[in-house]
Amino acid sequence: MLTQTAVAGTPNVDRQFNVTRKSETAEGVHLGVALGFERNAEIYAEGEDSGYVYKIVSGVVRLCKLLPDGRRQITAFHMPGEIFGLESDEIHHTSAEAVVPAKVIAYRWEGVVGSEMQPAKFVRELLSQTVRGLRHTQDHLLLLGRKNALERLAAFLLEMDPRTGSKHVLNLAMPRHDIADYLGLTIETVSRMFAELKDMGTIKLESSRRVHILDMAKLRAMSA
Amino acid sequence: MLTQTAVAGTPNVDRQFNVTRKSETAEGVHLGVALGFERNAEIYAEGEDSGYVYKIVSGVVRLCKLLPDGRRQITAFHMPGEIFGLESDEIHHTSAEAVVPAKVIAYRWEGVVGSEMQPAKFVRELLSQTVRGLRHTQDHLLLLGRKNALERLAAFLLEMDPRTGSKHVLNLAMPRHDIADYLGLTIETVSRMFAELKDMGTIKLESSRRVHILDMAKLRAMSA
DNA sequence: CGGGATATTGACTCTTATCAATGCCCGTGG
DNA sequence: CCACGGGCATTGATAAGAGTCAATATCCCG
Repeated sequence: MLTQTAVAGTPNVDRQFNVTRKSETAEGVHLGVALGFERNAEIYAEGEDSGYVYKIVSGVVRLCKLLPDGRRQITAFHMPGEIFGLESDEIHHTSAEAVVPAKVIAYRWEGVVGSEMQPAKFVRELLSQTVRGLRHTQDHLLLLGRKNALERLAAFLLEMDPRTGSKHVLNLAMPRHDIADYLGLTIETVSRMFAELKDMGTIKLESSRRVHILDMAKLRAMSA
Repeated sequence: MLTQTAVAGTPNVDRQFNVTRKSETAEGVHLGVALGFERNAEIYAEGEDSGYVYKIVSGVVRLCKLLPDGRRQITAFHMPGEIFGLESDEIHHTSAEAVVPAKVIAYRWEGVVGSEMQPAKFVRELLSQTVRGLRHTQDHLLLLGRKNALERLAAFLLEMDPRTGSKHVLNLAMPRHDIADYLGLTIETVSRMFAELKDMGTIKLESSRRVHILDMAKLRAMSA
């Protein structure tokens, strides 16, 4: 039985605003705990013991890596349906934070990798999502290693387009600072590139968070 | 029966110098084909149909992504024992090339992700290596997004140290051009950073491919 | 010994970072 | 309802780091 008062070992109970027991199975593997996190709340920290994988129900989550001097790289933004938090060892190598209020389900993991006791279906979903994540990260390596600032922002908007808002109207969940740390730029450069895309007639800025894509083809050509 | 003359569907037979049937099982899953590739030979191309995963027996393999104008990003160097080539769909999203003459075993894949018919052990090894690959790629994102040239080269040497040559004497398999495309720099900058590390007394260059690490602690501090 | 590929070094340019000032949006309280 | 304040975003001026172009230098292989 898992309750608010018996959550020893449950991830970050102190940081979340709501806990609800979700489901339990005999195997104890698909035991999922629904968790809610406020904007900017930490779901787990880099270096912390892992032990759960998380599936997003609603909201947006960012995965971050930090250098000792505070420089930050966001490795991914995750949206509803996506899984994050699986590690190759017992430690988280990124931190995870809610960009906007987020609901996630935490699944006890019990050494999926290496154990024979996992339901094949669960392992396959993990593999599928991990391979997808690897592909995304490789694409992002190309962006960070070889694209200029304008190409990076264009690519970012194209990536967000199908994932947010309605057709060609983006409702960005994250502030400029997060975009900058995702694209390996400064907020000033991100701002200037937004202005440049606007001047070229490629986008319209309804507000800093609401972006209309006016010329999809041009944006695509521009993303290199 | 799989032979030289009946290899339709076998990966890149034309590009390799040696094919040997390796093993066959009733399931047809662990049917591995040993392949050999010359230096710079392409194992598969970006956009090509996938269908095999590859395990390295000997040599070094690079995974590359290209932009239309030829800019290149190397996403990983793979060493013996490592698996590469698994994709989330039916298409390769990187190309794979031998950095030095390489022997690999190609395993028919038959939709590991999504199929119920895979041996659990094989799926778990794939998951394990994929999670490891994802972690490495995330670390590399931090390098490309937030580290300066000197930090990148220091980190590269530290990454290669345990994987090549004997204790603190690196035998780099790849030319400067590959290092540059891995670190998101130009060959000139890579060269200058080698010179800088040398001037600081952190390394000694026996030749451009043979690097002695003289001060491990300094190198670590420098990699940020 | 010669020659092509690879690597280094130098001079200069250009993109992006940095530093600083201003503007904007929104919530709060007078 | 409007003024104030704080966080976030934009814009400008300048600087720094890496890129580009070009000239050697070195290594490896025949």
